[in-house]
Amino acid sequence: MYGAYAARIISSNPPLSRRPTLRDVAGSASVSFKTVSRVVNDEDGVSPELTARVKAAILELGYQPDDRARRLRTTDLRSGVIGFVLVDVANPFFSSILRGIEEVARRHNYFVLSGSTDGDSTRQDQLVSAFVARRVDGLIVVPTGDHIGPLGHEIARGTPLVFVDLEPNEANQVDLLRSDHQGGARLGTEHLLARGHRDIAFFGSALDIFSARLRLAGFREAMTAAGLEVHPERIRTGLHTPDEWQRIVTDYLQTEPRPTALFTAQNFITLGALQALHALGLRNDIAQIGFDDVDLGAVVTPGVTVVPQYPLELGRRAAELLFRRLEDGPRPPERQILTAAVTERGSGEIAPPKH
Amino acid sequence: MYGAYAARIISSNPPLSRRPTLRDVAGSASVSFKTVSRVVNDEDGVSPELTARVKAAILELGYQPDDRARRLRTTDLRSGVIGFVLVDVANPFFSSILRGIEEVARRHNYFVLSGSTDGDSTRQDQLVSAFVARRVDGLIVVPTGDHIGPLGHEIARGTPLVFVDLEPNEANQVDLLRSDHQGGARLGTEHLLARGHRDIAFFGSALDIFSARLRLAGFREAMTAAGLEVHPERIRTGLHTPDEWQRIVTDYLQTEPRPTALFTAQNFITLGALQALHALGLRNDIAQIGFDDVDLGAVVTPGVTVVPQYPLELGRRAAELLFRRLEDGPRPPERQILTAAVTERGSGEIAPPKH
DNA sequence: CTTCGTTTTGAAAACGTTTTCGAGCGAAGA
DNA sequence: TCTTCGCTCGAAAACGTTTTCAAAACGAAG
Repeated sequence: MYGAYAARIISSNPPLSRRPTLRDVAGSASVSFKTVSRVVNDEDGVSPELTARVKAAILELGYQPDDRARRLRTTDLRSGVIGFVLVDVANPFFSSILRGIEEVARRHNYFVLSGSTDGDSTRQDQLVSAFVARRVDGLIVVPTGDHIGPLGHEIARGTPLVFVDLEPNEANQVDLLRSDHQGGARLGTEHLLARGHRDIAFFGSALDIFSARLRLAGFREAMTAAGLEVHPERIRTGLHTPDEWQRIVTDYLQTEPRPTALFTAQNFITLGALQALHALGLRNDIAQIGFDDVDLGAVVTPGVTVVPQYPLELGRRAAELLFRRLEDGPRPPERQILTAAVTERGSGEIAPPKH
Repeated sequence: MYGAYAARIISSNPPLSRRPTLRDVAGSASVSFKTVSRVVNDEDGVSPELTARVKAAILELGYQPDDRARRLRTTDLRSGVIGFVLVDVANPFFSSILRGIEEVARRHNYFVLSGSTDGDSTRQDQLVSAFVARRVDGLIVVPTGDHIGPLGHEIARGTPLVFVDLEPNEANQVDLLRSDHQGGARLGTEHLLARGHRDIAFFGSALDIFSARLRLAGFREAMTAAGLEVHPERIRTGLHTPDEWQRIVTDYLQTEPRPTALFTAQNFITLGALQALHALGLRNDIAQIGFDDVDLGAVVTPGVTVVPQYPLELGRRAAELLFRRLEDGPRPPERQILTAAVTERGSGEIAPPKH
């Protein structure tokens, strides 16, 4: 794949010695370790002379306090870390959420531990458990399904927790922030129906994922309201990369009769389908509406009609909810559902062929 | 921005009590806390009867061990966390690296603490210090410049460390993994020169960032080799969002004489410039080559010619370097530089206008 | 030269775990 | 019956820090 080369340089292998502790510094400065602690924490009651000696020793040894021990002793001190459990950080939708969370966390002097589940609830449980074991002060979770697992304990305990993008059935006691998946999908589908489409294919994420189910429900809702039946072959779901989706959609469009429009219910799917249509030369013939915006959606021709979400804002708001709960203590849970709308750009306004 | 609504539900505010400890469980099961520790760690030497009692108490109280205390005692046990300091996680290039790192970390039962610097070396120092204070077992860093800061101590101490995307001057003792920024930029520029372009504008990231400097150097190298002078007005650099770049490029192209080709040296810049050219109706008139690939680069017309990087692979390799060092101990530092090549798609093959 | 109050310094306990060691006890061997 | 062994269990120390409290040092006042 690459023409790579590696150059090796001989080096003086560093010792990787034990990190210096308070006591080491104390020994080096010939004072008690408590005095060092005072200097480190800028407490007063240390003579200038000793202070100088200790500071020199700290610099000399490159001492850095062990935060874990610190926070272990002072129980009221929080860990300064929040956990973010998401589906896939390589998906710009989620990484933008992460970025939004990071921004808010930074203002509160917090850091973010994150991990991708790929929609696997076992993996979600592992991540949650590991984060809790490391005593994160709060969790933001994009749950994969109705499954709660070890989160149950945290909910019961009152650990600050925010669900993003989805709400497990059992957990309506928890802060929630998500887009109106069902309404958005319904609007998108109605948009196509209004242009005269009757045969629409739906490509969505794995139905383990709550939002995927809601979007499919929105699609069905609109179809049923229009008096149309949804043929099972017109629905394809699964968690794939854009390249995989391109292959899937390409194969799908080989068999007649082809649908006259596509609803691609997630950004990776939209990308894959777009590439498939482009390669097949069908972009002007088959209508397409996507859920989530995609880069360059306005630059391709025709432009990609979408139901956008605003992930950066989603992340910021989620983090704000979390920190409010972290700081103000228990409050009634809050549910924020962001309305969705169609952004017209061309691909969603293509009419079906006349027979 | 949104039509949002919030519904509030009255709930029984949970107590947020102190987390149960080994001793709490021991009390509840009427055994010594050491016995509980044995059960938790699956050590043998506990009668089935006591084991059952303890397990019941654990479940009852929802006990989860405090990993910090655990790892504090067993000094040889690592924290199980690595830190990743990057420029901007909202940029798919970096979030894909993160994903690659995550994959490898997961295989080693590790988790990733990450943070964005936005190219600010002060922020980089804060992140590094905070991560070290939390005793991450290793660091992967996309350094912002030649500045080392607190990383110096870690290098001296022999903390496992990998630089990605860039190499600070002082730190050639450290594992390094990056693309050939200068060579890639040179190739891209030569590609344009070979099509007859003589007046090429270069848009790049902030020159604080090492890779941005290298790419500019590659551009200059190619221009100089072709006997061309680079006018200062033909160079614009800075760290911006795609939208900001769109405005910048739009403004830039208003003033005559316009360049006949653009080299956009980063993915966000490529996106912004692409949108600007599209809006101005100039996509078929002005050539463009970008560094980094962009989604849909093959779907727009003309396609976007780029010098791609492979961020997922970059992340995987960086993590593998890190874990090798973490497990095998000190070794001579390794430098891997991935060669870059031009992917032709159309926009880079547009010829300059004949006078 | 005491006595006192203030300032500086250090000793011991604590946080929640693991590690080390020893106590208790029944069974096996002499 | 006594010793020895193996097994189960618990007490104490340790990890690196902060908290609490007491001791030492010192100058001022008697």
